[in-house]
Amino acid sequence: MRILLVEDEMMLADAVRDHLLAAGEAVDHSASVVDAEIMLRGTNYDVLLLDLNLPDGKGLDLLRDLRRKGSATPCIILTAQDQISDRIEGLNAGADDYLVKPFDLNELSARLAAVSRRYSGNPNPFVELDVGVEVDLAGRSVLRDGVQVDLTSREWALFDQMVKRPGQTLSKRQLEEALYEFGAEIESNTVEVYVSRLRRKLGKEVIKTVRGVGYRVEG
Amino acid sequence: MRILLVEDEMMLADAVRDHLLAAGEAVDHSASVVDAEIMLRGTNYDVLLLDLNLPDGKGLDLLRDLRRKGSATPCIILTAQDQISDRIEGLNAGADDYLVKPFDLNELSARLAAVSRRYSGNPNPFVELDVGVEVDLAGRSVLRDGVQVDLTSREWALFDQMVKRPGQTLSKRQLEEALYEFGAEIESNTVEVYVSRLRRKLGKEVIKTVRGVGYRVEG
DNA sequence: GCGTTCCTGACAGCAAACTGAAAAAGACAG
DNA sequence: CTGTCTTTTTCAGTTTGCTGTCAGGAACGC
Repeated sequence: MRILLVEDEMMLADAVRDHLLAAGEAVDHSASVVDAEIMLRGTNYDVLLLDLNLPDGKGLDLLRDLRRKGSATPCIILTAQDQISDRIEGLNAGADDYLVKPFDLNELSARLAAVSRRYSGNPNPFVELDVGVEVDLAGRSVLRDGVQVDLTSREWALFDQMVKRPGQTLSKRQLEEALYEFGAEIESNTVEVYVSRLRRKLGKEVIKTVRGVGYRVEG
Repeated sequence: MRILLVEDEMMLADAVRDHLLAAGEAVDHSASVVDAEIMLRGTNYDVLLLDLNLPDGKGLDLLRDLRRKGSATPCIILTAQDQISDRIEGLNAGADDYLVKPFDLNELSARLAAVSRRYSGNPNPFVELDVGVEVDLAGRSVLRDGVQVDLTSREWALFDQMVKRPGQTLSKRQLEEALYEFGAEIESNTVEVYVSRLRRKLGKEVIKTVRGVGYRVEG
């Protein structure tokens, strides 16, 4: 398992790395956000271990950014005892779990195992729509007639929501919430535009319009 | 929406209940785990609001138990500021979201809406009429002989009303009110027209005419 | 039979949705 | 930083198809 550890306290970082290396994991280490960004660009990690309290920027922004770009890499955040709000925000920003410093190294292993299990052991990540479109929800990829189609992050955010509820009509309101942070209202026809683009990429029949309500993909 | 609130701090419980009742939700309250178990046996709730720190047992066990029995009822857990591990465990045990006490009542509403929307999907209340028609009230979808049928919003508004009261005859007056806001008089035969359209889409037998009174769908 | 109630095809008006294009914002390499 | 390329958002012109209305005919109760 490839693990990226983002942590600036060297003592802790070393301890963690040693422990994980001893357990047979591949660990890369970066001590800053910029550093981490570079490493993330170069490699596909299986898990991200992220300290939120870094010198050169919020680790949280790093995570949020990743998620916005569509990465689904599992992430465990590390925070100090007294920074509760960070922890909450972290989970909201897309973290999968967190550990409070100081933590037991065995607990770290356990959580790592849990997180990666959750991601690999998924029963049925492949959804097949009867219009020649296959979707890998976990892997974030779409095939049309067997050919891979690239979706931008917004396109995916929308499509993901709809595919997860096939046969059901989703209101524009609901779909907007998939696109933007909770309350954030948008005053134009963004959803329509993205539906239009998705249709161009995936075919007209994939997304049905339910006039006056929203959209739907068939079961 | 039927909500079960499991909370032993009376002041908080009352505040929550008042707020939700004011928002038009149906709230039941229980102050202990045993109590909650009894209520859960009797009623199908749409959302469970669960305090983890209860006098007579772990709220967590209640949740885990529910999940083990296959219930997918969305659950939001309520925890105190300093019980972080509970929160993680809660999410692992099958909770859908959490709120840290003290929380803003409006945030509670927002999360409730989000969670129930998210879940208005999977385990759906499917109504099955014995004429080859299935209706997913939450997902706004109708199947005729297994085939998805598109309804316009007016058509749905009407049908929705009738399906919710199977076997009951609804007057045209009542049905008009489903179509238009409150008193808004309409001077033509709109209801008849829509019944006609629904029959064409769903089959003649779905909606029965009760001459001089109104319409009815069979249970 | 008669009167009443209900059904249904047709249609014009209009709000909702679609879509191409362009501006704005962001990502990235040099 | 600069220029280039991609993605996101906005806007406006066009298209689509829902809606309410009406009218002629069918069904019903008596």
